[in-house]
Amino acid sequence: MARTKISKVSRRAKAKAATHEKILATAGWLARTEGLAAVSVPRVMRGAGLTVGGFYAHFPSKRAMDAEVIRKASAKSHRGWPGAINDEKGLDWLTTAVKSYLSRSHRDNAAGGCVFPAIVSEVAHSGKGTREATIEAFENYARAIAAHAPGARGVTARERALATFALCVGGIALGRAFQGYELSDEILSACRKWALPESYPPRRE
Amino acid sequence: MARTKISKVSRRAKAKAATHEKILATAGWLARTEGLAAVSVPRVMRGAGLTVGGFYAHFPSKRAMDAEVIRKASAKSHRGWPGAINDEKGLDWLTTAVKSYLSRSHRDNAAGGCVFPAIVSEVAHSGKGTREATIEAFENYARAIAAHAPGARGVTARERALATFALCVGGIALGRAFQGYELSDEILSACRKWALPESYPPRRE
DNA sequence: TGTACATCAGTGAACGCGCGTTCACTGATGTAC
DNA sequence: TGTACATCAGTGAACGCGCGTTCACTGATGTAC
Repeated sequence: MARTKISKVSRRAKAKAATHEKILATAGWLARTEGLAAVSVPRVMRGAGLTVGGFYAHFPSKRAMDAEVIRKASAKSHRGWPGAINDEKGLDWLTTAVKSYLSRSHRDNAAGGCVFPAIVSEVAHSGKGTREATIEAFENYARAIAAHAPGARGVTARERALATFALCVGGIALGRAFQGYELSDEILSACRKWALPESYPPRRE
Repeated sequence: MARTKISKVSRRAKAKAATHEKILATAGWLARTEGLAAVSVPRVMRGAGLTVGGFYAHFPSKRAMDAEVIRKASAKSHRGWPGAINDEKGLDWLTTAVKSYLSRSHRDNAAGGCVFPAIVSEVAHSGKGTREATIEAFENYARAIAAHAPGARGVTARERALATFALCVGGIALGRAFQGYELSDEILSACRKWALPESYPPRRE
């Protein structure tokens, strides 16, 4: 009896949760492809096959969705990073990770990629909740990198992780800004080299 | 007589040019402090002490202003870089440049700084004119760096310049996103180290 | 199981606002004679 | 130099649009008996 009650409640709750996911997925897609500014309530709801008014059954405000979207979007992305799907470790992992992040295919496929390059410059002018969600997301990436990155040249693994991710985000954001121009490829390639000195050992000139 | 004519024409033209500069200065300030999305016609005109309608005596469209604003804003900034105001050369210049770019004071003073961190993620979704103006601006920075940056570890001066600027832009954009949190300082410091390996020589661990 | 009532996810119209752009206008500056 | 006309930088109201949020509503799901 109690069990039946629960299962019935769950049925409704599950439907709502599914809708919630659909909304967040649409919002995440918009954020990755066009940035936070494009994540408007009407566009998100239309994208999820719903009407505007229903939005407030799921979020207290647009700002609240922004924060949740970043949490969700980045949780998914950083789990999809190379280390999670193969068994490389240390420098091998880092090399694969950086090469895949700073690849032409990641640049050209914003929808399936990392949310950071699409939103870096917008976060500074966002609400506290959004900024804190972004910090959390950033730390996830940073920890993932620091777990594998070897320190180098008097730089700790953590420092290297922070710099590497900044280089990755900056490189892809710029690469996308210049998509279709030669400069774009040039930037990606230069960033890969600078992020992975071990692969480009010193030669005397 | 002809001289009088010209001088009279100039008086009106000069007044217009001065207004034009005031509009661009306001627009540049908005772009640096709040990003391209904040550069709206009403805000720009109000900031310049004018009314909306007059805008179209100066620009054919909002898009046209975006492009001009980037050209203007970046021309000013990259000329203000350390190399332009002291006589350092080579690695010394690069060290000063990177340390000043990735400084807390640059992070905290967006209004007086480089426009790139404020707009990186927006340019990808802007019109062709805006993107091409951004490329031009980027190349100015890249050339300035490449002229001084020593190559290193199998990386050319140009490659190093591209990667260094990407690291600078990414570092400041992230630093500003996390302004007020410890992580922000940490990122700036890590980026400075990674951009300037010569200052942080290898030590055995 | 069957019926009468409560809940609440989602609808769709409405609100006030800022946007980009247009347009008839005004009045100071410039030109022609 | 003085006057009559032309130009055009800048005004301010208006347009249609998308935004975030509200609200009375509907109808399927869940609850009580």
